[in-house]
Parts: sequence; structure tokens; C-alpha cells
Amino acid sequence: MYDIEMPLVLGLDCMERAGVLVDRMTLADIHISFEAELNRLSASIYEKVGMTFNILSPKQIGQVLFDKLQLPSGRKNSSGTYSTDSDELTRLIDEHPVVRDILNYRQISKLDSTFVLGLQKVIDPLDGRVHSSFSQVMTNTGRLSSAEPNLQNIPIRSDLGSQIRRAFIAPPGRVLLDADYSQIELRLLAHLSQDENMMNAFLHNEDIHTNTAANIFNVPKEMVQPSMRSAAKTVNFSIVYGISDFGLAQDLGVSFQEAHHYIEHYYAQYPKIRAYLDSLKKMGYDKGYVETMFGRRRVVKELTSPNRNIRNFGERAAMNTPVQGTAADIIKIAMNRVSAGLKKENLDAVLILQVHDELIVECREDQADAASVVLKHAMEGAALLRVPLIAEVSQGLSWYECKT
DNA sequence: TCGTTCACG
DNA sequence: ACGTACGTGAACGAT
Repeated sequence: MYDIEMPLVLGLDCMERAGVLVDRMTLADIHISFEAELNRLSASIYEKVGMTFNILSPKQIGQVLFDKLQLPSGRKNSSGTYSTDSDELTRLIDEHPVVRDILNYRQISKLDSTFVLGLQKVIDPLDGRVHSSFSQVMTNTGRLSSAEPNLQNIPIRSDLGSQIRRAFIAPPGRVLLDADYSQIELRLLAHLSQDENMMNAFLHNEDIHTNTAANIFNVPKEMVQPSMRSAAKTVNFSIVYGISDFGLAQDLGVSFQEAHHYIEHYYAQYPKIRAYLDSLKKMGYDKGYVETMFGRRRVVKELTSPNRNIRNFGERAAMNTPVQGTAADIIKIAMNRVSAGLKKENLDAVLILQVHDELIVECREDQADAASVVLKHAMEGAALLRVPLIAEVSQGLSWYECKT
């Protein structure tokens, strides 16, 4: 409370007032190309189906695909209507050519309405910048949340979506610095569990996902194929989320038994991780709460529910919160250290964004290298772990450039 | 206002 | 037998 959150109030205030400069022209150009593509896609969809309808209505999509076209229906959602989410539509992609068009339409429409048009609406006419609100009290784990606009979910995973980051820029004479913690949650899992095998992977600077792949597939590291590494990455995430073989099977697209097999192999190779996660569940049941390295507590009331699904949710939350929450504590400490460090060095540089494991600073071009050093050291020195804590810094004239 | 969908870490 | 990854916010349709 006193050491982390209260000092952070001042830093967040600076961050919100500073805002991020947004290039209206870039957004306008993207909007024009998205709109053209949406027009092509809707024409193609209506032609293939033989009628017009609202492509953004899940209800109407369901009627068109499952009643009119008689495609094999799958999951229903809680209101009893056909599910038409991305998983369901992907399943149907070879059944009818309209399905791919619908998926593309959905994606582009989302990007345009939420990010391109949504961002344009909140640009401050006085300074051409967007000023998000960061909340310290919204999340269950200690993370920040961002709203109006949410700058913590700007697209990056798809090529089309990541173009939107070209609109987040530095003003003339200034640059953006972007620093990411490398694998912070898995490093914390290694630290908190004290599992020798996982700690050694980080101490020797090995690729953790390749390492995990070699373990769960029982092959030498040199024999790990990209598909194996990708599956191992998913397994690593699933462990941090509070494992369930069902969830893992669904995400990997493998059988329940196969997913179960991976998890057993995982725990055989990293035995103290199982012990650590079990201890977190026990703490949740015994004390009613779990806590982060810095003493932030989450009461897990779901663990007292007679409903097993709710209780299972509580167990996963008990396993995930100390990891996700400690990462949140550490980046908050880092933000306080960055604010102090930039001020002490008299740099014309300000924090403008935090995205959970990433900090973005805007600074004068001629001070970029000096500010980068401050940023890197403030982040890496925010906590002392049993494994190295690494932050990678890049610079660019736009958020997109920082990521390429 | 609620449910669905989908963007991020 | 049952329903499941953890944490968020915004747009949209339906009511």
C-alpha cells in the first residue's frame, strides 16, 4: 500500500496527463482500406448465401449457416442459440466458402469499429493525444486496467491489426522507447517454486519453451521441431493459468488423454512446480486467501462453494494469482523506479503507457540512449529473484516500429 | 442492460 | 455426469 501503490498514484497521474500522440492521417488511411474490404466481403457473402442479412448479428449468422445452409451445428451458448464464435466458424471453414468471408468480415469490422473509429473518437482536440484512465482497483490480481480508451489491448497478433500501431507515434524531435520483460511469469514460477530444472533453464539463458518441449516429448533439445515448441509454449501458459487437461486439450486440439500425458511429463520434469501449485491450493483452502511476493492478498471465496465448477475456478485463481500478481507488483515497482530515475538524470522523458509486462516512454531523440539505460536498469532491478530478470528495450518513431 | 464476440497480456 | 484454462475492456445486437 505505502511502498508500491501510493507512490504509483503520482506516476499514473503523469502518465494519464501525458497521453500518447495519435496520427489521425494514419487512422484515416486504415479506415478507408478496411471499409473497402468490408464492402467487398459483404457483397461476396450476400451473393454466396443468396440473401442479405446483418453479418454482425450472431443470431442471424446462426440462422443462415445452420438453418438455411444446413451446416453441421456445434456448441450452443447459454441462451440456447447456436454459437458462432471464431472456434465454431473455423471448424466449418471447409464446409462452405462463405464461412471464411464471415470470419474475415468479423475480424476487420472489429478492428475498424473498436480500434480505428474508437480511437479517433477519443483523440483530445487540444493536443492530438489520447489520455487513457488507468485504474488501480479494478482487477482481482493487482494488475492495472485501462479504459476510455483501453490502450492495453491494441492489436498486434495479426498483420492487419498490428498496422493500427503505426498510428501511435512520437512528436517531431522525440522517440518512443518500448521495454518488455522477458518471460516474467515463467521466471517468477521458477523463482517462487524453486524448481531446479526450471531455474537452471533461465540461469543458463536457454529457450524455456524448447526446454519444456524436450522434456514433455522426451527428445534431445536439438530434435525439438517448431510444432513441438509451440505446443510446449501452450503447456507453459496453461500451467501458469492453473492447469486443466480439458482446457489444454481444447487449446492444443489434441485428445484429453494426450493433454493429460503432457501435463504428467511436465510435472515429472519440474517436480517442485507441482508441489508449489499444490501448496497454493492448500493455502487458499486453509487461510481463505493467497498472496504475492510483496504481500498483496486475494481472498478466494469461490473455494468455499458447494458447486464444484466454482470451486475449481477458485483453485485455478489460487494458482494463477501469486504469479500474475507478483508480476504486477514488480512492474509497478519498476514504474516508480523509472519515474524517479528519469527525474534524477534530468531527462526530458516520460512514461506514457504500461501494458502488464511492457513500459513505454516518450523522450527527446538525443536522450534516447540515456533514457533506455535508465529504463532497463529500473525494470531489471525492481526485484531480486533466484533467476535473472530481463527487460528488452527497443526504440522507434511509432509503437509499430518498436515491435519490428 | 445483458449476452456474445474478440482485441490484448 | 458435469463443465473448465488466468486477467481485462469495448462494440454490437437483442431485449
